[in-house]
Amino acid sequence: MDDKLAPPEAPLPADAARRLRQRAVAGVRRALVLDAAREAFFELGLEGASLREIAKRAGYSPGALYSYFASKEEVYAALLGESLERLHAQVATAAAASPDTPAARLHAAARAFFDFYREHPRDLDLGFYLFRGMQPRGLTPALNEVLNQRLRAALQPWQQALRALGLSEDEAQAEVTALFAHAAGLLLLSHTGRIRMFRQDSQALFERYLAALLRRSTPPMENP
Amino acid sequence: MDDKLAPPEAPLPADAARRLRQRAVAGVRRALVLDAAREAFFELGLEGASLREIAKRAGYSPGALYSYFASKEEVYAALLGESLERLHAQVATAAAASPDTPAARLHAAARAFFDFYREHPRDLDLGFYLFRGMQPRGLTPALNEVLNQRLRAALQPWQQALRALGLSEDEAQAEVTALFAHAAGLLLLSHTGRIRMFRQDSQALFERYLAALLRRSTPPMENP
Amino acid sequence: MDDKLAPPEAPLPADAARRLRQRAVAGVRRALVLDAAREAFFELGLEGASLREIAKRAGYSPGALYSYFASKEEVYAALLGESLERLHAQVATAAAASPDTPAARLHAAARAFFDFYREHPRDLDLGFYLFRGMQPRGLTPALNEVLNQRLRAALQPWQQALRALGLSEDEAQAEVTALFAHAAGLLLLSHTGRIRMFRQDSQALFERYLAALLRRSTPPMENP
Amino acid sequence: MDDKLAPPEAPLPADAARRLRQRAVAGVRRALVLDAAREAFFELGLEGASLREIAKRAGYSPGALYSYFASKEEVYAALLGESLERLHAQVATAAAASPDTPAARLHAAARAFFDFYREHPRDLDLGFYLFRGMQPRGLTPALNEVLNQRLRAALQPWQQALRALGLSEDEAQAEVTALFAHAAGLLLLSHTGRIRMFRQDSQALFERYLAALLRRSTPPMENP
DNA sequence: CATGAATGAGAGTTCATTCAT
DNA sequence: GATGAATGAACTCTCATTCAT
Repeated sequence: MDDKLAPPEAPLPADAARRLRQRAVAGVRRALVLDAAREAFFELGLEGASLREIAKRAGYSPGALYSYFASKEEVYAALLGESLERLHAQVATAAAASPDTPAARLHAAARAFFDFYREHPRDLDLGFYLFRGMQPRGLTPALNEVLNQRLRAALQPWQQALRALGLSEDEAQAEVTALFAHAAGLLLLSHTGRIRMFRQDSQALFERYLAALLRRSTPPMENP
Repeated sequence: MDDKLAPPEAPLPADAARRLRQRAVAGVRRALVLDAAREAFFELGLEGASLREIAKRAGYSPGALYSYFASKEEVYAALLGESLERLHAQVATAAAASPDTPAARLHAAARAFFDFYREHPRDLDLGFYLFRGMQPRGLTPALNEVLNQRLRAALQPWQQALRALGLSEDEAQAEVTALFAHAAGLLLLSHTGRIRMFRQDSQALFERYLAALLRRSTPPMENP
Repeated sequence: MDDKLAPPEAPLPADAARRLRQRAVAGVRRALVLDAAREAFFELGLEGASLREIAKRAGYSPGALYSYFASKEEVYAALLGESLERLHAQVATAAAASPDTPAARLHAAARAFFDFYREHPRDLDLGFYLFRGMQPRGLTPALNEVLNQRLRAALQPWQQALRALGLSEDEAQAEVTALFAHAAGLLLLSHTGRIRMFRQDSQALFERYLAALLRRSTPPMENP
Repeated sequence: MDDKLAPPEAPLPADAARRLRQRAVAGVRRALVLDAAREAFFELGLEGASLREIAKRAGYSPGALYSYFASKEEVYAALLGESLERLHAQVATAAAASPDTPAARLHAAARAFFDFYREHPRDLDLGFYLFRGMQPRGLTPALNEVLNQRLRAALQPWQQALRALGLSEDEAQAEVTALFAHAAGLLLLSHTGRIRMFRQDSQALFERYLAALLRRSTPPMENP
């Protein structure tokens, strides 16, 4: 009963512990806000997910969010960072699940990437937001680097598979970039429905590109 | 009896002339508004180019713009339509200037497309606006069709060159779509500076893709 | 053929004739505008019937209406005047069609009034507009007097029937006013659906009031 | 273990007190906004009392009002609700102050109603606004019901007096409705000055109607 | 008489952000 | 840490009316 009044006389270590605890609590609540933000954003899109809306869903008042995020852009950046983590997980899992040959691993990892965004169009919106709209205030160089790291990590399985196929570091890097651009372009076309104008199917086209890439990259020594 | 109510001497020519003149004036002023809109948009981006800002730059009161455009979206649609026309012109000119072989024509037309957007990043923004942000109110099905037609026209040289190279209609269509997606993805990466993260050059990658496409599409008859 | 060029050399009488003709033409066109205004107003209500809308329906440009009416309010006033004329016609017709007894005539005229507004709620809106919203600019004293005259004319049959029933001028005037107020109140309740809250029927209540009025006003001489 | 995350000493009272205080403050400020709205509305009428004007008079920026009211219509609804409360109070007081006979109570309650609106013409405007102009967005079914309840409450004394006079529930309801309509019609005529055209006095006419109603409703026991 | 572009004021509403409490 | 009222600027759009042509 009296331990409720105890804190004052505790020495410095206790203070440090409290600070740690508080930081943990803050992290949890920050995560709660992010959950609300993702929910709002997935439901209402980037335009509809206002700070007010996010705060309401998180059970906070608008002003309270500024304890956890410096701006709305920062909320989106955090959302995006976490989206890239999920992307990374999905790609890594797919690559790990198909360890037979480098070619198979590349194929699996690339499809995992493509399917992630095809199945979660809102994550694609977030990705495009990173690439385009984010304001200087929201996307600091440091934050930019973090997001780049995450994306790099998600694409790492591609790079490794291509190296395993015998490509040089530079060649692999070029192919990764081209594959990434091709996927992004197709997803853009598909997500906006504009691909209908071409009467094409984005998945089939992606498979085509992948097949051509594998053909190019696989050493044709093994047949005689 | 009824000729007493009939309009007097030769009114049609004068009337028609006046109407023509007025229509011309209206066209000019509409173009002036569009100039102001493009200027505002190029300077401030899509978010900053408000109706007020556009009106101010055009020397009008906000309400006056509604004599020329029914909504802000319509302004953007007009801007975009005109951007696609410039694209079309650049691509068609390039294709016409290199009539030697289908392969050369494809190469020229593809580079013209890529360069247009690389050199005019704001037009790329407009293009992405077409693909993404436009609201249902602004992008009516009819308008959508018009814009699609413009884009189709701009890509027509690609299609024709690929047909001339011997591809079937369907194969050509698939390659056009893939090429378009690849270009879009690379431009996106380049425009947002994200390509630096890959330490790649978008133009070089585009050339690579084009070369592979030409290799694939050119009949290998010339080997003895 | 040459008479198309004739007008210039005509003397003053011809000038006067032209002025007359022009006035007639103006009257016709004014009526056309009024038709458009009524149509717009009946379709869209008082809020929706903007000057632009009226002009469009009349086949004119907005500015042209100011050749015929000094303001939007004046358009409404004209509309209202004409509505009162229709009311007058309906009431007079009903009274004339039932010439048997003064009581029957009063009954018929009162019902005609009530039914006119019950069946044409937009005319009721116009009437309330006269009574309430009209701005000083639109409702000049002169115009006010004209509208009053029209209303008076429409209520004349009531007055006459009540006089025929033996009421003095003053008594008749009081009963007319009360009857008018009662009808207006019931129509208001009915038109706005507010009468549902009372679970009453406006027509039945009006008949009740009329019956009581007739009972009060009919000399009870006929009992032996 | 879990008490480490539990809130410290006796937070509830302080928290609750603060919340109570804040709610009270909010209520006061809402009332201030309402005062400004009423003032603006009484001075400028329904058209002139814009949100901006109300905000200015309340010493707020336009957006601030949306902390207290969800829309302009909601402001008017609140104004109207409060007007009906004042009406109710005036009618109830008058009825209570004359408890002698049911007839006297009816008379007092009816006059109180009539006088309320005669003396406060702007409240009449508000009442008509309820009856007519309110937009679907502002007048939700729930709000409509609340306002109906208020009006019903204000008319309750009439109903009770009529029942006490021996009328059935249905008869009383019909008479209440008719009396209400009659009063509304006379007030309309009077408020708009239109009654001058009839050279009548609205109060006298109302008394006449009331007298007739009482005559009709009072049991004629006094004949021997 | 008629045009229709233009005005200029103003409408209601939304927003990210701030800050006293 | 949290509140939530308040800001202030912005938003698109509508309107009756005017006036040079």
